[in-house]
Formats: sequence, C-alpha cells, structure tokens
Amino acid sequence: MPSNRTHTWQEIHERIRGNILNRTWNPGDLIPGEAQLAEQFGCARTTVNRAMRELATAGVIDRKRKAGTRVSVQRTRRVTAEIPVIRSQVEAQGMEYNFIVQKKQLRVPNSATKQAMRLGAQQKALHIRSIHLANAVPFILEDRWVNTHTIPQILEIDFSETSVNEWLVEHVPFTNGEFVVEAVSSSKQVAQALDISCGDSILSSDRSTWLDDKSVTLVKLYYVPGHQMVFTI
Amino acid sequence: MPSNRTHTWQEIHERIRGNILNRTWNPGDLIPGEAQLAEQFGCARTTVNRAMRELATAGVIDRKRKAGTRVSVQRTRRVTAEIPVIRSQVEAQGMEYNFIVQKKQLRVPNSATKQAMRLGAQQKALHIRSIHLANAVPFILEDRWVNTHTIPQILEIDFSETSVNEWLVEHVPFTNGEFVVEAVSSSKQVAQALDISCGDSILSSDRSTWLDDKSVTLVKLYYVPGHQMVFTI
DNA sequence: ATTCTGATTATGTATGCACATAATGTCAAC
DNA sequence: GTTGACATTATGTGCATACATAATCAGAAT
Repeated sequence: MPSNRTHTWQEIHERIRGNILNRTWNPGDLIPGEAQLAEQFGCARTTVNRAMRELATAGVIDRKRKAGTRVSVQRTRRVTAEIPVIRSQVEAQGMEYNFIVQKKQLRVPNSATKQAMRLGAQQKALHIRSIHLANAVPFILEDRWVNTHTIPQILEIDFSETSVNEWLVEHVPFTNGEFVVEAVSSSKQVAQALDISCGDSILSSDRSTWLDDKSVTLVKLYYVPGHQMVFTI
Repeated sequence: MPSNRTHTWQEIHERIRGNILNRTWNPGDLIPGEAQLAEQFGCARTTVNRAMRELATAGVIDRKRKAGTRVSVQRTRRVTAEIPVIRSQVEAQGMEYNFIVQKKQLRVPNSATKQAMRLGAQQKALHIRSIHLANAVPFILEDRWVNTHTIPQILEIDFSETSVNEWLVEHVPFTNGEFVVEAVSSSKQVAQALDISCGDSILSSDRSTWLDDKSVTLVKLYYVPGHQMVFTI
C-alpha cells in the first residue's frame, strides 16, 4: 500500500521542472510563490522549498528574496565529471594496470612551477615523473610536483607498490583545486615516454590542489592520442 | 545581537568537514550518528541531517541506512565547469563578438550522425556550420545538426542576428546531455576556417542534448590552438 | 549449517510552526 | 522631488515530531 503522503519533494521537483520544459512557464517568467504552490500541490511549504532549492542549485531557476522565483534565462550549461584514480580508469576497461616511476628527486622547480605552488625562491619540492600503463602499453604520462612543506611525510614513502596518485588520494585531503584541459602537440620527450609519434595531438590536463592556502600538489598529465574526457550535462 | 540559535547547518557542515580534514576522522571511518552529533552540537537532528546531506552530495562522505555514515575513501575528484554561451565567453574577455554562418541546409546526415541522433535512414536534419569571431578573429568553428523533428520551428528562424547557439539556449529546453572533449589535429578544412595551420593541435568538443528520448542537437566545436577549459574541483 | 522472521537502528523525509533576512513598496517629512 | 522610516512580502532556515525505509543482526525454525 502506498504512503498516504500527498507528495514527495522529488515529485514536486519533477512537476515544476515539467512545467518549465512544457513551456507552461517560460524563461524569465515568475513562478508562483512557495505558499501558493504548497496549497496547489497539497503539501507543506517546507516540501516545496526543498524541491525549489534543489532546482535552484541545479541552475534551473533563479530565486531572490521578496522578488520571487523565476525560470533561468541564460541557462549556462554546467558540466560535471568524476575524475577517477588512474588505476580504476584502466581496470574499468578490463585492462591490467601498472606504472613505472621514471624520476623522483627533491629539487628546486622552475619559476613557473614555483609561482603556481607559491614556493619561495630556494624552496625545494618533490618531482616525480611516472608512466601509467594499461596492459603494459603506455597510457598516461604524469609529471608531478609535491609540496614537501605541506606534505613532509611523503619523503618517507616507498612508491614501488602504490602510485603517488593513489597514496595522495588515500592520505592527503584537500580543500579546493583547479583542473585545466588543453590540447598540445606532443614533444619529443612526451612522445618517447608514451611510445607515440612526435607532434601527435594529445590532451593534457593540469591539476592543482590546495589545503586551504597551502599548495598540495601540481600534476600535469599527458594522455595518449584519441583519449576522450566525458562529461554529463 | 546574534540569534540565539545554537548552530546553522553551514556551521555544522564546516565542523564536520573540519574534523575530516584534521584527520580526527580518517577516510573509511564511521562518523557518529545524526542523533549523537545533534546532541553534541546542541541542535536538532534535522539540522545535522541537512549538513550531512550536502556533504554527501559533495562526495565527502558516504551514507547508508542503518550502516551509518563514513568518510569517503576513494574520493574521486568531481570537476565541474559552467560552459557559457560563446558570445558571453568572448565578451567576458572584453572582445567584440561576431559570427558568420557558412552553411545552412536541410539534408540527410552521414550514418554516424544519424546514429548519434537516432534518426531514421531517410530523415533529414538541419546542418549549420558557423564561425565565431572574437575581435574579427576566428575563435571557434561550429558544426551543428539540429533535429527538425524535435524542433520544427527552427526552420522558420532567421539566423542573421542571433546565432543558432543563442536561439536554442533561449527557446529550447533539454533534459540531459553529454559533453565529450578530445584533442585533434586540425584538418585542412578546419585550419582554413579558423585561419590556423593545418595539423595544429586543437581541442574539440562534442555536445549532444536530449529532450527526454528525442535528440535536440549535436554540436561539434573546434577551438583555436591554445584554448583552455577550466574546471573547479 | 542454512534459511526465514522479526526486532533494531540509522538514515530519509514530510509537516507545522516560528523566526530571520533581503528586497521591495509606501508614505510621510523635508 | 528626494530622503528616510516603516510595513510588507517571499524566500531562508531551525526545531520538534512523526513516520518511512533500508540494512543489519539475532534468534528461531528447518
């Protein structure tokens, strides 16, 4: 037997969204107030409020106190994607994952990196370059800097079993970060590491993560040609 | 005078997040139950619930009925970006926006496109190719298919003033979609349109949007070399 | 040992109410 | 006409309570 509750917030969410999609209310239109909708749907204002709140965070409607709620006009498309740990990404495709650490040294980075990580002129950081393999074939080249002032314990870790990537995800939290994607032409060095032709068009991503105002790590990934990043709208 | 309310859900949100970041609770750890936290913070369970719900949708914690709440172990990085209307993107950089419509014809698309839009063998669709300019310099090449069965009214529109892009955003809602990014080597045709060298590495994005199970539009954008897409984590 | 059943428990959500807060409109004072 | 005080209003949030639901566990039946 179904619940005797009149409506769930999700139903209201759907009905409001439906009214928007059916053009009952057009972009820019003022939607009836919460109290009014609550009466119309036969439920509490709280319930309508929750449904509306979710719609607002999804960018479907714009809300302002006193002014009321209106259907968003410029619905900028918000795309999202889950960036998985590389191991999962490989194993999800039924391939065997491996990695090789090419370099690992504590040194003073170049000025661009120093600036990006807000390091002092003579401060060193841990530089790690590794290749991620799928079924023994190069898949991603990783060039990483780790701020040893923020994460001093990383110097003690042996990275022959776990990749830096995985260790950091497991052990180091971060508060915010940035992820930049661009297309580059593979340099000789990158081409050799990934076993591709020099000049091939490949995706590269730069990720920087922060623990409050302290930089944690700066990673540049070079993907093999043809790699796609999928986002949902 | 401050409110005599004990705590806002945002404060609780922050305190819980803080406890996670400070490693008071480690990844995988079980967090005290809602009732317990409510007592500890001196507020209603509803308030704790809301804070926890937000943390859960942000991917910081995992919740399961009866099992309890634990700090997420595999914190897959969820990145998001707002993809603006191209005009805004250009004007945000203080440049003048213009566009040129190169082609516009109703015809039967190739099989890949037909499949992607779930069109019948002989069904036609509107094909529009346009160039977006920033300060009169080519910025993005757009290759678009519009499903005229879903959006028949588009055939009546004059696209000399507004771009297809903008018209669709304004007038056509969609329920879901996909956004794929990859790096490609510019073909002769693309290079000529964007006024770049053939073979340059450029970003290309494919966006498909749907109104329930009916395809709305399929757009391929070719960006100018060096273009970056920025996401926040 | 295995399966089934029911109790227990943590999260999920609806409701009525009260009050907070921002934006807006109104109206009087100047 | 401009300014400023005040009422009004729609959204925002907190609380106590009640009940729903999924997962789990313990113990009984087989």
